[in-house]
Amino acid sequence: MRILFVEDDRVLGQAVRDHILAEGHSVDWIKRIDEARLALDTVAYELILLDLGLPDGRGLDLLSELRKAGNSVPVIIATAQDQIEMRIEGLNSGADDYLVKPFDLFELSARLAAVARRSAAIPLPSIQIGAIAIDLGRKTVLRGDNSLQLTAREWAVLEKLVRHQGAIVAKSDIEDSLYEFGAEIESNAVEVYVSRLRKKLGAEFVRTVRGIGYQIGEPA
Amino acid sequence: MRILFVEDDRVLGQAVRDHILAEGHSVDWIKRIDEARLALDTVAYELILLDLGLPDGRGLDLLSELRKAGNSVPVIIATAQDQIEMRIEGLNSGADDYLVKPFDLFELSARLAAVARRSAAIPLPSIQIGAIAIDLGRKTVLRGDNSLQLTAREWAVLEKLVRHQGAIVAKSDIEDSLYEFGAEIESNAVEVYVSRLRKKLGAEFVRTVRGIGYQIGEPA
DNA sequence: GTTTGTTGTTCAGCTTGCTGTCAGGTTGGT
DNA sequence: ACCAACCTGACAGCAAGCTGAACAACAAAC
Repeated sequence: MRILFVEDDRVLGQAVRDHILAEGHSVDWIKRIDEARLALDTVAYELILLDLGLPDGRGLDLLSELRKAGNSVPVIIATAQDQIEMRIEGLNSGADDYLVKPFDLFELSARLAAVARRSAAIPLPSIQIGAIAIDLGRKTVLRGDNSLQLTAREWAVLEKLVRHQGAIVAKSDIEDSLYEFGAEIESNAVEVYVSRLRKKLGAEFVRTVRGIGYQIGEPA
Repeated sequence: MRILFVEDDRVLGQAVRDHILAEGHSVDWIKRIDEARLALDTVAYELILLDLGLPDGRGLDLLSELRKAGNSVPVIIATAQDQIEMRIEGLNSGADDYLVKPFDLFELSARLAAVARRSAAIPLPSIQIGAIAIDLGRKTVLRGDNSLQLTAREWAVLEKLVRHQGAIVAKSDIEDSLYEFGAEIESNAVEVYVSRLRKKLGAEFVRTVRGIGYQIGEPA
């Protein structure tokens, strides 16, 4: 698991970093909020461990920004014993979990494992189905070795399907992600985009489930 | 949210129950493990709040059983201040979260909200009956390892039965969920779909209750 | 302003396979 | 044994979905 660890205390930070490394995860230890922002723009982390008592800005702001931007990466926050309100505020801001300092390192391990277990069900940013490789983060699609050029709408449909990989997605759900709320549309637009996707990705890539919707990446 | 609350202390239990009720959730407050087991067999809870210091059996065993049975309902465990190992063991047994007693009621609220948010994003109404695994959210059915492909009507019938798992569902009720209100139908359509389901899921999957209706997932 | 190219939307005719119905057989209760 | 309830294979019809093509909307280049 690739983890972003934001903590200004050098002693505690060192200990936690070593422990997480020993667990077999990869850690980027960042000491300031603005650097964390930079790292988040660059790397797709699978988990963020965030100290709320940072010197150069409230860690909660970073969390809020993330969530507002639609980033759903799991976040565990760390607070001091007496900062109950901050903890509650953190959970309300979209944190997945918290630790009370000083915390036991094995408790940290258990928490990491719990989050990992939870997010194992969440689709990865990069997915391979047959000869097609899709990178949700970079918005690229490869068919074998050559990259495919998708239009905005085609990508929107594909992304919706990939995000629910294996599930049968109702046509109306796809429609909702194409058009902003309320923009009812009376046409077979979804069918047309599916048709175009099939032309580019291969006919067998998308399966039609009559009367319900579409499905991709199901185990044969 | 429908919550199962397992706690033997009457004073604490009363306070927590009232608080959760005030938040607009529905609570079943159970004081013993075996009663909790019974409740879990009967009702599909959306969250379980589990005290680990119960008199008649270790709460952790109940949690382990649940997870072993493939039940992924979110579980929050409550432990006393000094029971760190139990907390860790709980998380490793599949708990989603924990509270340290004595806990702030508003912290509990925040936790409930966090779990609700999480499970809203990842709807996992998945049910296992014999060799058949049904995922209501994804509209997929597995028989052992291979996925089954159901048609829209077949799925509608199955979903109706699963939603009332264990109960006997009247034929007319199934008919109602197949056809929009008023669309009177003069045929044995439901029987036909049950027959088709049995062919795909296995004959013993749906039990006929003569003169009344159908039933699935009943104890052998 | 015009041209050129790209993307989004609608439509119509075609294809596909689900659906409802029926008939004849089977089962279970009394 | 009787009757009603239920099961299931077969099949025609039709609604759902597919796709080529035309057109509209928009942007970029000249």
